[in-house]
Amino acid sequence: MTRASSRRPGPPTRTERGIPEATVARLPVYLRALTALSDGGIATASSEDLATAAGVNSAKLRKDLSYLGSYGTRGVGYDVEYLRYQIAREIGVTQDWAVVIVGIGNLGHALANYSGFGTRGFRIVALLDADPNLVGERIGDMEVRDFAELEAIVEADRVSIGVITTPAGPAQEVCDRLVAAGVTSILNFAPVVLSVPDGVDIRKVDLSIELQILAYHEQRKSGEAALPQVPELPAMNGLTDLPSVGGGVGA
Amino acid sequence: MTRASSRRPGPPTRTERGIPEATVARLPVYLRALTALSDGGIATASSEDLATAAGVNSAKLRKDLSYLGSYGTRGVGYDVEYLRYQIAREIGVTQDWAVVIVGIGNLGHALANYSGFGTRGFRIVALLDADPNLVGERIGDMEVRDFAELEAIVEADRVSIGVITTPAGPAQEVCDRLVAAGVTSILNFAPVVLSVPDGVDIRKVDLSIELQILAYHEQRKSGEAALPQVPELPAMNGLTDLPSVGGGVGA
DNA sequence: AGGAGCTTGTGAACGTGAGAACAAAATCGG
DNA sequence: CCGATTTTGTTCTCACGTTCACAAGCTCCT
Repeated sequence: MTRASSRRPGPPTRTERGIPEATVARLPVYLRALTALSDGGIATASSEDLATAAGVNSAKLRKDLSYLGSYGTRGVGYDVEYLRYQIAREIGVTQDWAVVIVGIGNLGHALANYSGFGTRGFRIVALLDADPNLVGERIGDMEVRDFAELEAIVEADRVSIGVITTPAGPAQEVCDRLVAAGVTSILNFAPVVLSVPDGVDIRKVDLSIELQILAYHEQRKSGEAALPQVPELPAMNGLTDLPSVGGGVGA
Repeated sequence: MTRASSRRPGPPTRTERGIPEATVARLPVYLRALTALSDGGIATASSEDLATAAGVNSAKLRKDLSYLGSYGTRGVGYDVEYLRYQIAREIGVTQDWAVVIVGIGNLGHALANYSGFGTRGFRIVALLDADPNLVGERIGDMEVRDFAELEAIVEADRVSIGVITTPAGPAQEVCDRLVAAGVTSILNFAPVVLSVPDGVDIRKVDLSIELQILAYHEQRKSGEAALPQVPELPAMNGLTDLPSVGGGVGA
């Protein structure tokens, strides 16, 4: 992450185009809320209205928006269409991004069928799988193509975003191929930690991790003070007689 | 969020069972890394090894683990099986959690087929949908049941976790029904902000938001200094003649 | 038995994010 | 034209999260 080239200890130097990551993650939420308001025929909204629609605190919302510029009007609020366009432009969804999906199993299928692909701004240009039995299958108006065609497709369609929906096993190899082909942003649904070179962004969506986080809190609710205090395994103190493996993972 | 009842300004009072949220979110990752090491026949691993496998900094990993207790051995490392059990217990996946999935469209289908449901610890007890055409369909070894049966199922199977895979429209209503039926943790895949009463935990997984975050960074990479500086909409300064709608969203 | 060599657990420094509070700007009514 | 009212943009403070750096503790070798 090489951002903000020259940063002297002076003032934070706003407008250095340094939008905090936490804010970036919320902009899409605001965008969706604005779209909903717009569809509902609302032309103007206050930060309070927007915050409610987006499920956040209004002070936070105002601060987030202030990173983009001064797009509101004091005493009035924000023009919904105008703000929507500004956020869309800032995120980059005013242009179209070409996307490939690799791994057409259950989840890949589901994503391929995902009509509209959420908000506009993204265009699925290819569904890829290495399994010959799948290649050629039609899904919606697309056809599953051979993973071997990846490089040609990425180059031809200027693909910069790849979605990995393979099982854990082949995910890293698929990732490497995507990166080598020129993809610089990856959305990973496979339950593994992928390693990518600098300059490539990666985000992970993991169902079972989300469930486990819920389970943790759920356990707190039901048990609370009635937790079995440290029910350690029978006799694990005898760590003494371990072959000094010294780790077999990292180098 | 009523956690940590009495917190005086003294020392942080560790072992008050207050594990930071950021740490909780990483525990499942460590759990998976440990399982992988265990399957690979590794019996002991250092924080460095684990950190590499989990894709984090080793200092962070050690601090995270320290919230659970002192489960390592200085000069040696961590016993993989032992640590795995301790984390599993802390998260709560040593017991089984009953889960219902509501909305059996593309995504619901995919999740229903998701073999093993990631790590063990979760058991899908019902697939629900309100569409009569879907009710009765078999998916794997389960059958889609009518959403109307929700309350009976939740009570009979002690369901505490609900997964919403409906379209945006009905999601809030489904959510309300789940909560009313007694579900206290919800994983939401629908692209809306759900509101729930206190005491109910909710997590959101949103494909298009993830893509938009990637797009933002992608735009920075390609354009960098060559961004079209504020191409404002034609003439949006004329905000003056707006009907003072005053917001039509929150109350 | 004692010292050398590792690795954990944690205190402290630093950076980022959240929220309260308020000054600045814009509208509206008289 | 002026004051009251509304709502933004921003400043300040506090809490949270990350990283460094090192003492404490364990093992192994001589």
